[in-house]
Amino acid sequence: MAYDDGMSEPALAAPAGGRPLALTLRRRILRHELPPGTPLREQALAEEFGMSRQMVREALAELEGRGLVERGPFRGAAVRRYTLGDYLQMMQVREVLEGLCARLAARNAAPDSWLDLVARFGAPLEAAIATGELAAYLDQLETLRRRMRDAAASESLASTLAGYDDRTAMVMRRLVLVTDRSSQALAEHRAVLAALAAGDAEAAEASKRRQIQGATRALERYWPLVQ
Amino acid sequence: MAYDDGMSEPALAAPAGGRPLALTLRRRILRHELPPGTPLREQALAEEFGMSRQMVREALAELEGRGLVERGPFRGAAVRRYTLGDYLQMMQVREVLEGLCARLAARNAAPDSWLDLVARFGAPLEAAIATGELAAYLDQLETLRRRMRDAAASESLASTLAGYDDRTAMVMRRLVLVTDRSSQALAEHRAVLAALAAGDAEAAEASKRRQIQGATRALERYWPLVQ
DNA sequence: TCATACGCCATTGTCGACAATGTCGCCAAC
DNA sequence: GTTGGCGACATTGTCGACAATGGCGTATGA
Repeated sequence: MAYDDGMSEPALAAPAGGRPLALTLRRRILRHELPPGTPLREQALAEEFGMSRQMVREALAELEGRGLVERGPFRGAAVRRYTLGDYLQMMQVREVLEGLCARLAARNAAPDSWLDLVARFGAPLEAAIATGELAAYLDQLETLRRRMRDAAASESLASTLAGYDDRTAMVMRRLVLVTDRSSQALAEHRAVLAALAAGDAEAAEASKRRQIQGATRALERYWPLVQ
Repeated sequence: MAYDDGMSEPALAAPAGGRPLALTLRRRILRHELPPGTPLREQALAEEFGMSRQMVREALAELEGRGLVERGPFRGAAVRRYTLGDYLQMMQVREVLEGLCARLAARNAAPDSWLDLVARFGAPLEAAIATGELAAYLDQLETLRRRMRDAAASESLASTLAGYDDRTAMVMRRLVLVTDRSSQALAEHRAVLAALAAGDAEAAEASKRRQIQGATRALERYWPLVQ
């Protein structure tokens, strides 16, 4: 098979890190094609992707560092499984980090620069959600995230948030696909955008934190579905 | 030489991560024995520590992931050098994270459980600083950090904060050793402990953020000295 | 029938050697 | 004297083979 790839598809976040195999595995994990607990055998991956076991090993080490894979000595690697408690802790951290990101974005970027996103998150996305075009919704969400992090202009913050994205993206994505929370979430994102377009940093932070809190409550409620 | 080690010395933070060589290099970097920019040759390290180049490579990859080392293709590894702007961004993130940590610690731990630290951060440490026993001060600071993170009981938060510790520890340590800010910092830490001992989560978060802000200002002021 | 000890096999950990690449010094030409 | 090309060397990247370990099926006995 060797590489298959399909890297150009939308709605799956920033690459950021190194080895090609790590990126491919990361995408499959986030899409739930490799559910938590799935064993990742070095030899099998090496043959599938036509590379040496050593390279596979490095990719697995990278994914372990990102928290996507767990490895035990002589026990091999597997897609890491988090408990609900783990996710709640992560969301607690994400809340303050995304809040900081929103505050910095509001301070750094001109209020007018958000108007295009305000428009897109208005009627168009509402219609998309109503007709079940969730891919478009996820795509725009990704754009919003990227724009906010670029505007925040903090390499350090962006990198830390990227780590939390990696660990939470799979359940967040399933939360959108499996449950019916999109319209509620859309309203929360609109509030953030309104604050950004108004140039109100404090309101942007507060509304962003409320959005994360909403996502956290949804995760808690629908845990059996997304798990 | 092979390993030298001296691991048992105080005042140098939690190990947390894997390979022994990575821990040793990390310690030397944090102590400024390997200043930023120092090249790290694989063969030389392999011979010095009596291990294979492959193991050295993995250790360097780990340190790269932790942000302590920078590596370019065919250009080798070197101790990573951050700009003042980088550090200011990191401190901005640390501020919200440490604030969250203090708030959680105040909520989870019994107010009385901080009394021993309140006592130690009183007259004893004041005397230690006055007589220049900075090692004792750094040691107690490390204890305080560990206690707060244990009390916060968030694996995720602790792990993220550990990453920021790694990247900022060297300059923070030099800030204590090279400048004369210890007594000011001690006062800030006392305020945090007072809030914790009073069981006031909001005050703990606020005073912890003020402490980080103080450290940030000091870093900015004395940057030429610690760099 | 079930518990337990044992041995095989799949899988991971480690090493040494070879290939690829960047760097630095030297030499020649302008 | 300076600059450009070029070649040797040091350093890193990659691979295949061997060693070490854990899991699992099997056989045996109570």
